[in-house]
Amino acid sequence: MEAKEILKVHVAKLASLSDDEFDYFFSFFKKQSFKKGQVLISEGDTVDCEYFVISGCLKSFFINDDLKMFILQFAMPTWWASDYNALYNHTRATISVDCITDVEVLCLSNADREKLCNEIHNAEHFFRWRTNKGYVAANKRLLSLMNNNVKRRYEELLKLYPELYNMVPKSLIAAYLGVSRETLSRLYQA
Amino acid sequence: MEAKEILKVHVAKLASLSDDEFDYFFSFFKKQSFKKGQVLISEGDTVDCEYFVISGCLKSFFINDDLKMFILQFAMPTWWASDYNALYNHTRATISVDCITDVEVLCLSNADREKLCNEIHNAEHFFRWRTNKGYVAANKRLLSLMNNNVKRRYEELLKLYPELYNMVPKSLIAAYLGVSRETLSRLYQA
DNA sequence: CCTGAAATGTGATATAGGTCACATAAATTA
DNA sequence: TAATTTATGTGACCTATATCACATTTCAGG
Repeated sequence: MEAKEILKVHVAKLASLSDDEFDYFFSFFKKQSFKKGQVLISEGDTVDCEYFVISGCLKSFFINDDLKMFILQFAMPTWWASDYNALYNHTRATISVDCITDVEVLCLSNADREKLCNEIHNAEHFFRWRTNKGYVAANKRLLSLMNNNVKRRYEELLKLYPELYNMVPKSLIAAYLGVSRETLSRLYQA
Repeated sequence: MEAKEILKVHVAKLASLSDDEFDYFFSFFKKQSFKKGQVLISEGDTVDCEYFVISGCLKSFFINDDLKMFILQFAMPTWWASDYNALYNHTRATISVDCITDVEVLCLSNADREKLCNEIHNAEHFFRWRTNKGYVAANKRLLSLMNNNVKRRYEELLKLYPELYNMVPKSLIAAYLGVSRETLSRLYQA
């Protein structure tokens, strides 16, 4: 399935755009390819795009003063990624985004998203529901982080994205769970 | 300032509704008052409303199998609260909402919100941006939970809502920070 | 197919925070 | 105002996870 079709199916799950509307909608997205390790957004950048993943896997992450990395999100196909704080508030990036594998994305600028939302009521509907779902997911993860121990969070993550197990180094999974790689390593042998 | 005016100012920050549009918008909200301790949403309920706080303070929280409570949100005036997972997905509540103080809210049903979003493009714009902001805030809190120790999270919370310090028992603040009340108690004497 | 780098496993030790138990203080309510 | 409940402080001890150090394995590029 090509990029346009993947986006179309994805959008259709949350909003009903006519074919013409979708063609117009799609015309604002720029297809881009990146190699494993390439950086899409780096701390301190101005951010004006968000990325819809077609193939491969991105991560969005934060590096603290001790150079420890925390992963906010793994972005698999049909997921969106950016530094949304920077994107929405026109501030510099504190979150970085890079490629865990070779990646194809559709890139949409902040200005174009707002234009689309203005011009096509159903586009705004789509983006509202996309974020609604993200909001609910973020709150679930918050609770899981407060309530569950590492083992449980690990099992939860693998249930949610089984592909990750073979796709990304365990150190990144640890950085998503918010534990050291050593602790994660000790989990699945006991 | 009365409820209608508080909501109007709040909405105007994110979307421009005409006076007529806003009157219509407002007509879907029901004003309700609750006493300290009253429960608005309780685990297992079907959820069909969200609440906009006019005065007082709500909390939304989760109780785990060990009867330990985790607070997702303190909802102060102009904040919204509900079990959004249950509300959006028409499932039973896993999150409860109750009153920390006497409270006045404006209640909006899920169906009415969707109706408003359909009929008034700017209403949909408002709700999209409301959730956008919530999403960004939730992700900030996720990072803080992974990156900062209790002391830092406590300071962060008090900077964000200084009112809380005198308004709610420390045990609730601990439940928001995700630590035991004993640990929190030990923080601000050392 | 070799070689260096990256990823992973594992022991020893340190520490933040949890849990339990009980004392004290503050705030409701009869 | 007394009685009762609720909130808070604090000691003693326990546990999950972090950190550091080093060994081993896997993998990508020349």
